[in-house]
Amino acid sequence: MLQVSNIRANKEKYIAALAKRNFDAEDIFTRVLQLDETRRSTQSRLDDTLAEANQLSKEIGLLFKTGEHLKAGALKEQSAQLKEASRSLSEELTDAVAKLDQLLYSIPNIPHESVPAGTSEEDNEEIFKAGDIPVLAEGSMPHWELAKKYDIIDFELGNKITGAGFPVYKGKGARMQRALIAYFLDKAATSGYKEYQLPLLVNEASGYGTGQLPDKEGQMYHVTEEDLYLIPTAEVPLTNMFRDQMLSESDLPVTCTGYTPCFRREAGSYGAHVRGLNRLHQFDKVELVRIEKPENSFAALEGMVDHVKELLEELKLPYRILRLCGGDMGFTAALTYDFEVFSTAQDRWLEISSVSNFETFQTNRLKLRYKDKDGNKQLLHTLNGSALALPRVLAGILENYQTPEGIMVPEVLIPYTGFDRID
RNA sequence: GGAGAAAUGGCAGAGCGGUCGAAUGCGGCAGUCUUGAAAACUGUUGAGGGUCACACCUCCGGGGGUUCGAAUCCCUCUUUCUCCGCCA
Repeated sequence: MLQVSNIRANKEKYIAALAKRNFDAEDIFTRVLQLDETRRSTQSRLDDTLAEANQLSKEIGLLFKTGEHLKAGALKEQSAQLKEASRSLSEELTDAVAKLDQLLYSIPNIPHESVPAGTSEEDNEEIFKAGDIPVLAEGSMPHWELAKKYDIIDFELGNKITGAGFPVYKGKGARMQRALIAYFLDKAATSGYKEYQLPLLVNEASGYGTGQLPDKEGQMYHVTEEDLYLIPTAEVPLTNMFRDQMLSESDLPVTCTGYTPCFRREAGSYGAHVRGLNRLHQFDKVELVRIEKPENSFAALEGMVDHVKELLEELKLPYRILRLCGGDMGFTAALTYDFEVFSTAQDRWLEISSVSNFETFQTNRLKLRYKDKDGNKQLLHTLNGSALALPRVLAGILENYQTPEGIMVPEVLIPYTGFDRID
């Protein structure tokens, strides 16, 4: 959520920046500033009324003490009037605040200056590419066929137990998943991230804190009985651990990681792009979260990019990095780098990581701040990135490492799997 | 699931319906003393809104109520603790 004071100070600049997301902010900013004006003047009238009422109560108290009950009775009537006035003013105030919040919740984050304008993924900017795309032998298959051939992932079984998008990993497939999780967590630990095991259900306040609510309500599974949400990413519980916190300089930066299953409803997709592991309702992911001082956040973002690069290089997967354009970037992000692995058998790129800086967009909602050396309080920056999302990494490994003798295990994973080939 | 008790500032812990944003202790910060540190002593120390700065307003788990006036009384929700039951 943007800060009203920033909108006031940077209105024109923000309008231009939001145009890169194809978001027309002109009118909405005008209404925000008007409502904020209303909010402040109503607040100030309410404060005056309350101040008067407080004063009056003190006087009445004194009069009672000195036994002047008649005078006190007269003042009581005045007090009743003030009470009536403050009641209606506070209704006005609540109303103005609610309208203002609603508007603010509907405005996406301001894109960083390096974000290209654009309307779709076509306009994303490729900034890096590495790894050799293997030349596969005759008869190579997409991962869903490999999964069946070697009996390592069973989609039908998942259909039976739950429904589409909930695969069952079996035998070496299950072991491969566990190996990847352990490998990713170990790498995160080496890079200094503290590991957490987190709740998979979160409350409404957490959903608002990281920005999944109110705008992406349809993305999450909602447990209505308890009013809880299944997490779409570990970002939600990881970041919300720090909601309503005042950190000190020495706490920073905060770096944490966690492995969790992630749940996404993702209604309305179909076809080859959601085949196999390409798009699931439940999948595993190791997530990184950083909380940084504003002046360090973009350097930290580059550091996260380097971390993810290292993973892909060790796994020896061909990948590229995209800088997302305004139209493709998530609602809450100021700058996002997507990592994609080349799926040889499908002949397409698969997104396996998204690394973003949210600047103060989340911390404003989260009320996550720190006290700097001079004792000034300011909002921190939050960042997060997948390192990595498992299913598509697995798809990439299955497809790129397939040979007539079976699927070779990337060398770096062998200590974790205990086998070097799926056959 | 049943029965009781509780929720106050970074922590611990007082608090008669008015002078309580809240005693006291610890911790934090600044200073005195010291070659330096510790100890001791002195001062200072919650958050949000608002203002150029004051003033002023709000906040004692959340929400509602009683009252001229609520941390203090009532209702309700949540959480924690103790006892009983059940249970991986």
